[in-house]
Amino acid sequence: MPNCTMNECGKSVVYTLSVVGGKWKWIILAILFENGVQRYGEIKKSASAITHKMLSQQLKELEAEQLILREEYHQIPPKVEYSLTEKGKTLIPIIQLMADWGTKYKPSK
Amino acid sequence: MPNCTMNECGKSVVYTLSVVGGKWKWIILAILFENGVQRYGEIKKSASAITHKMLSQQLKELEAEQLILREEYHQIPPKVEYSLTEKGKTLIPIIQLMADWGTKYKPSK
DNA sequence: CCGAATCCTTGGCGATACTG
DNA sequence: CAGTATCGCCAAGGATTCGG
Repeated sequence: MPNCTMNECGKSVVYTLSVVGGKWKWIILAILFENGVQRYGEIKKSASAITHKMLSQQLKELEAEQLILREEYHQIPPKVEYSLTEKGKTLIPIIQLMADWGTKYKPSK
Repeated sequence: MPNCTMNECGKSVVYTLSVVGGKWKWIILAILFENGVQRYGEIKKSASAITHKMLSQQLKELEAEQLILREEYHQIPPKVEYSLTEKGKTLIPIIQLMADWGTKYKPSK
């Protein structure tokens, strides 16, 4: 446990969670990681439990944090594609560990 | 969370986040990881932003998930110690990555 | 097809007080 | 010192609509 001196570790975790807060952001990032470039509707379909409002909101926040890239095609009908930025890709190891942990401990039905 | 038409990786992330939901749980786990066995008051002090009610609640949930161990000493005044269980320790790699990420991207004061 | 704005409900969470 | 219970607020988030 290097560089984890008294509370520094905890504070860094606090910071990370303040940037990627709540579970929706992790899930959205996982979807983009798995499927690459995705349109709004594709993400929505992958995470059907999320509401329209929540998804737009979370995407906007992730974009503001420079974790995802938003590319808008000015056309009718509109088309917007999202993808991970380089910074967003640095979160992949965490997402993978989360996925591994979930796979291991998820009750098999 | 129900009927997510998602691929396996995404589902596993969803499961993980359903077990360790919200930021408080990660922070509590980080504190126990850093400092080892901790009394209630010590945790409270490390995460001063958390309220009394929240802390008890989160601790109870973490205990129910078998991620932390609660040891009560029946004495006056009461003394209760918390520590990571073996299952809880399996989350350490994730916490460490979160700490590393936070350290790297946290704006320098 | 995508996103913003509005309205409205709900429960998360804080504050406080009380018990063992 | 540790935990539980109660009350009440406010904001998170759901449903819907409109506009580009």
